[in-house]
Amino acid sequence: MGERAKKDSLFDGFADVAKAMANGRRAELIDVLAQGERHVDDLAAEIGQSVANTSFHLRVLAGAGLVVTRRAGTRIYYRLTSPRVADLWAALRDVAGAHYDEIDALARAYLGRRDELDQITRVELMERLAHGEIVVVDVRPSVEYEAGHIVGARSIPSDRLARELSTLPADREIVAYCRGPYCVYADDAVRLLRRRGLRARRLEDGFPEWREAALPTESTTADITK
Amino acid sequence: MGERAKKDSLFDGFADVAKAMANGRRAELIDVLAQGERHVDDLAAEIGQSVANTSFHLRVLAGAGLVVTRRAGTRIYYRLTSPRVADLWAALRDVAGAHYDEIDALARAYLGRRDELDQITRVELMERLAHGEIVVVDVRPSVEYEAGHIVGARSIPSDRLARELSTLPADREIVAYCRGPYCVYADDAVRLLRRRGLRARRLEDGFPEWREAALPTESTTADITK
DNA sequence: TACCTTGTCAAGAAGTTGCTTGAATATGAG
DNA sequence: CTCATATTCAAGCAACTTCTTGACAAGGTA
Repeated sequence: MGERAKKDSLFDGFADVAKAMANGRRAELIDVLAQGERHVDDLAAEIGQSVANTSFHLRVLAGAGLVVTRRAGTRIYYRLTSPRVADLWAALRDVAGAHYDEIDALARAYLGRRDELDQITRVELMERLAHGEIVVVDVRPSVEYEAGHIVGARSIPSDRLARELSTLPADREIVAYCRGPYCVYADDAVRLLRRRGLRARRLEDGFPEWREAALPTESTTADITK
Repeated sequence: MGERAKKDSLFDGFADVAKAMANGRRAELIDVLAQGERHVDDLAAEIGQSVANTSFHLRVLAGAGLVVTRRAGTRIYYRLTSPRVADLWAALRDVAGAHYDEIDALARAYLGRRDELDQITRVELMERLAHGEIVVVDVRPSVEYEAGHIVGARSIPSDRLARELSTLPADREIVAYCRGPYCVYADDAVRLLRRRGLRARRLEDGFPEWREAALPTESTTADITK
């Protein structure tokens, strides 16, 4: 095998890892797994695919080294191999958002207009938290909250928010967060809260970016992903 | 179109960008373009493919927003859209090297054993440069040197090194660098220099990482990529 | 033991990707 | 204006990808 063939094989190897991310359903899986580990059944429901197909996609991700598994009884839990994988996913989203024109229109179609949606930076939230001026609400599914959340945050999954509105204080600002910059839950939450006359903002990005910035987190279950 | 379909479309959009990188030849193109802009003919020779096929792959990269073009006479020059694309490429290489087992074997087959190859960090090189203790040699093709190189580095492309060996000082340490951690030129240069009794080390990573770290660079031609 | 739950694997239909060849287009030189 | 050079585009075929269905395997439970 010549030098050219060896070089081609090496770069085919890098391309294999890109291939693992080169499918919308696998991209969704990575986005969910960046929140913490989940079992196959649960992931299948999350991405709206059959268990067989979800299992197939997870095997592809595992084949490229992006995810690893752990068995607990009859369940098999998948998680990202390391925080580097979340970094790679963030870099991909970043480039796509900045340079791939389609993303703008697709994001607007899925998330709606964001003009009226005030955002708060991680730094500002950190300062406000220290002064206890603010209520932080985690609107992701509760299993994700349990795997890890912003310290002091309260869990009110998106689908329960309307019912539990009355338990939120009207005199303090509320900050909602979810999975990341392209996650719809916090957007919907902020819009709902503002319609009901509460002061609400969305945290820029989501939990994975907060954790990546080494800001304080806590978890309910033992956190196997860190 | 329901929420699920909209979400799927958005993630298909992210996957499109991954797809653009999900081919070995396109990965090689990104690696070369991270050094600076190049025209199609030149890129075709660099990746060992026909001009038609190279042009096709470049159109795929452009379609995903990863590269942009500029015309100069009959030539069309391609370059990465922004440094973010180089960051994404670095993140992909990083994950592949850390978690995708195949890469180890493929890299060893292409680069040879690196055990005996002393590396120097960017920080250490920066310090040594300030004291003028060291000779830095850029062993990439000269067009890449011209597009941008480490300040004070001397250009001796890999294929001319054996002939120009005698012009290097025997009393000072020599540091060779090239395109990045998986580039073979600097490895070969360090091995050759050491066999000839010179003190030589390889810079960790390569020029794109030096530039990304905002360390001092200079260029011969006007640098359109920055 | 038999049976249930959870997840994986194999085969196959429909669509997509990669490379080659040859024609088409755009710019510059004479 | 004509010709040469550089690049792109279109057609076509082989190889791969995605998702479905149904069979299989591994672990837990009665």
